[in-house]
Amino acid sequence: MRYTLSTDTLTVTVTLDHSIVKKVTLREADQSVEDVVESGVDLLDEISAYLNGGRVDFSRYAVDLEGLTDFQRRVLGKVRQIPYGVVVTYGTLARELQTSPRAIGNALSRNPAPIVIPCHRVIGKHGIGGFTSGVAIKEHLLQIEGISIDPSSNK
DNA sequence: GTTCCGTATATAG
DNA sequence: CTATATACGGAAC
Repeated sequence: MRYTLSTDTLTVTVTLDHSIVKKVTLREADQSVEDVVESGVDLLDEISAYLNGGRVDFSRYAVDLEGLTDFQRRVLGKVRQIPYGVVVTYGTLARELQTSPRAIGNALSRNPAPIVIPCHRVIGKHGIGGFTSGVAIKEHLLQIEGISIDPSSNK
């Protein structure tokens, strides 16, 4: 089943297969439509709470990692352990997993479920780093968690 | 501040 | 297998 949820700045689409999270996509909200949140689905309610500033932990939700490599799963698994409001750098994760910072970014770009797997908490040593659905959204998510990135954002 | 390599992983040819 | 592309980092200008 597919659900959509919007705030004033962000639109989130979640695809569920029973209780397994298949996919989460993010886009900047088109000011035209405000979708009504269909309640009764735990994950949607929690995402909604999260977007409104709630300190939500999504690590209990199962995400379908079918089609991803073992390496990508290891990286995403590590990212799921990053607590709310905390950021780590690509380089730090790379050291922990005995790989290179670029390989970390590479793996994160395949994250099928942003927010649920909080890849926005991984940033560069010098700047905010990248984000598949747009760095602006990454910034927004971090801001929700009370994190502001240094003005020195290199690209 | 820039530019240029080294690095690990993924993908295309 | 070789070449190319990265959501990086660090060294060198």
